[in-house]
Amino acid sequence: MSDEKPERRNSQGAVRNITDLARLAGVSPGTVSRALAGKSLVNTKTRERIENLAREHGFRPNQMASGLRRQKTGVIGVVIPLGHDTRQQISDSFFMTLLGHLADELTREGYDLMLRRVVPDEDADWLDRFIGSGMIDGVIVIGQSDQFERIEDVADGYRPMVVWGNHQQGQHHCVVGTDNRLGGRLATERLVAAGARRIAFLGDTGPMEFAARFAGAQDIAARMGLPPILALPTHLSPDRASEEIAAHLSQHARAIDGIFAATDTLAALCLTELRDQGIAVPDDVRLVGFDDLPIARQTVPPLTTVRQDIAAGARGLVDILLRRLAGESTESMVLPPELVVRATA
Amino acid sequence: MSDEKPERRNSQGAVRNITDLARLAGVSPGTVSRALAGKSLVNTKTRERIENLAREHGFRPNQMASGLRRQKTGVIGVVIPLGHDTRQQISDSFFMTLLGHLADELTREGYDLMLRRVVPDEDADWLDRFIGSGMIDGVIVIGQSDQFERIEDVADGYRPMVVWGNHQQGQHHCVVGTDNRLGGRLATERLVAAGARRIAFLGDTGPMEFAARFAGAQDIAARMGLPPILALPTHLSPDRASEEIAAHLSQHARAIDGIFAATDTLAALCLTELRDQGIAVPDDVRLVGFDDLPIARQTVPPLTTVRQDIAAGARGLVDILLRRLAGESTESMVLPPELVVRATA
DNA sequence: AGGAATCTTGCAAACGTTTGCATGATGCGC
DNA sequence: GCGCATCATGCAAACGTTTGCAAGATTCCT
Repeated sequence: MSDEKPERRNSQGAVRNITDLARLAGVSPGTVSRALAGKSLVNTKTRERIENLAREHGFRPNQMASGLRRQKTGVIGVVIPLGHDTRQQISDSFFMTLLGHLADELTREGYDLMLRRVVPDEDADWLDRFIGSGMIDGVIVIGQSDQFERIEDVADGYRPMVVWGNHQQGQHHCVVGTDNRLGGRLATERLVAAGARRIAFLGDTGPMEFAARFAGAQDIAARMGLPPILALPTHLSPDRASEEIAAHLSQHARAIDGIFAATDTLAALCLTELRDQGIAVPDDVRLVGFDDLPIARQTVPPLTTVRQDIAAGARGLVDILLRRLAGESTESMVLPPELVVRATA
Repeated sequence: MSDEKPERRNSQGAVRNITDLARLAGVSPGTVSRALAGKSLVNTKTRERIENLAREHGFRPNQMASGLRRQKTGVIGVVIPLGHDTRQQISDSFFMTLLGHLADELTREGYDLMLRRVVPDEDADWLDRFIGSGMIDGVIVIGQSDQFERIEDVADGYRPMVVWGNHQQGQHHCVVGTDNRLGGRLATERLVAAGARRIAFLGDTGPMEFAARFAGAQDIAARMGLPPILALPTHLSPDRASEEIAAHLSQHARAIDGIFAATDTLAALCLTELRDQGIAVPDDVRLVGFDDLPIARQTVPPLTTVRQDIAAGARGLVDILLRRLAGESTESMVLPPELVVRATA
């Protein structure tokens, strides 16, 4: 009888709230609240009695009520706007890894993470709605997608927001992200150093991050007096991308000798297509990716790429968000990309 | 003046709650609540007036308060216990893809998703704590890890819980997952059909799912009268796994002619190591993976593997959870694995 | 026109915490 | 043993919604 599981014990005499517990302990609800919150103003013996009772009955204060009263929830919202490419973005390795690190960092700081995917085209109100829900103390937006304007609109009126993405001169919202343009330059310089002269950019140039990478490539082409970079747009979902890449290659393969892929994922797909079409890498065509995902190490030949420091990014996002939550004003943070030379260029 | 952004307008005369809005509309808070909730008992004109006012001031009812009063939050908790292998599991492609689909399904059903990673070794109380927080209406546990007992303990006292994992005869908690043992059999049968006789299992056999895959392999070995399956344990994090695989291979490579990897990720790493050590696949050694992640299509040669239907799994998890939330009692759901033959076996 | 049925709205009590203020109890110095 | 500081606790009012109940307003039927 006495060694029953605590959860079972209170099947009828359940202790549902702080008041029940207070009655059991013979004190007032206020005291229980203070005891459980670890406030110093409560007598040590009383505190212990209450704590034991709470443990014994498996009682935990209701976070909703607490949140309501204290006007803070202990939850940070993480939202992934799925812009152009409705589908699939979330399973993109890069975002997922970032999400994992965010979860770690937030947990470490004592926050919970509320995840929301939104399709802005179907729900123009996505950001306000999330913020206004009263469920979250702050929000991290993963990827500006094509929602730069909307985010910018909100930024002035709502401080605890940080965005992963590309930094642009004079923008109002606080952003953490890699210097994509510099990354694009590094990638392209490498292609050139490896002997490429007629270079293509593989990927959609719509999203800001990609646009910046593309611009970086153009910088180098211009500086070196090379022919202009050829843009080969693709979608991000693997199945469609594969076809599109195949089409691009059969049309342009003989006209180019270097490819800068917007993403390692695309680069890996491209590598497969190149092999299928009998094009030698890096001899016929040089290839550089972006992100340095785990897959970059495992392609054959291993992929030369531009590394983004995802862990540092996550740390930066959380760190800045907490500082803003504390009322500080903060600068955007741009992380340096790093060229990782392997075997494709 | 009149076309200012709604969010700006109320810098001083802000409407923070339903009562403010009620005052503006000249009605009682109750009516506003009903109007915004879309209840039928409010006059159409009044409702429109209130809705316009709300839109105009960018007002949204506080979800915390609503949740507190209605005793439901509209949030489903998703928890990933990091068992044996503290690190990295979350960036595992499989879990992440599952998470993405879960986010989709839950959104479609009008629920939000609260994500929590826990390390059970450091926090024995992880599940009760999440459930007792009062922040979530139900919980989905992704992966039993080594926490089978703890989950089982909770299952009887807390109905709205569904677990992704392996089904075991007579267990109390409701689970959705692939028939791992059958999957193991399919994989091993294929290895045998491709000419393997001395087969190894690559991966930790601790976690239940993996143990079941291993058991499936043993089933076939026994049935066919082959030598017993050799277990080659590894960790899951790519860096450590690589070393361990290399070590295993240099020790055992000549004694085996078939490898069943617990995961495509491991299989891909293994493929790289095999190549490095000059072992031909599938001629010297046949290899089969598990999951059918995108990477399986991109290895060289493409990976033969056992497919898990992740989307169906996510749908099943959410569907069952909602049914339990509605008070139905539900059966576990085991999904059939499917052998996908490519080029490594 | 009178009465019943139907709509619409307001009132006020919850939901479970937290916390400023006040009060009672205890200990201290003299 | 008295006054004063310190400590520990209780009281009750918030936080912002929802909702059963009741009452007022309108419509409809005969």
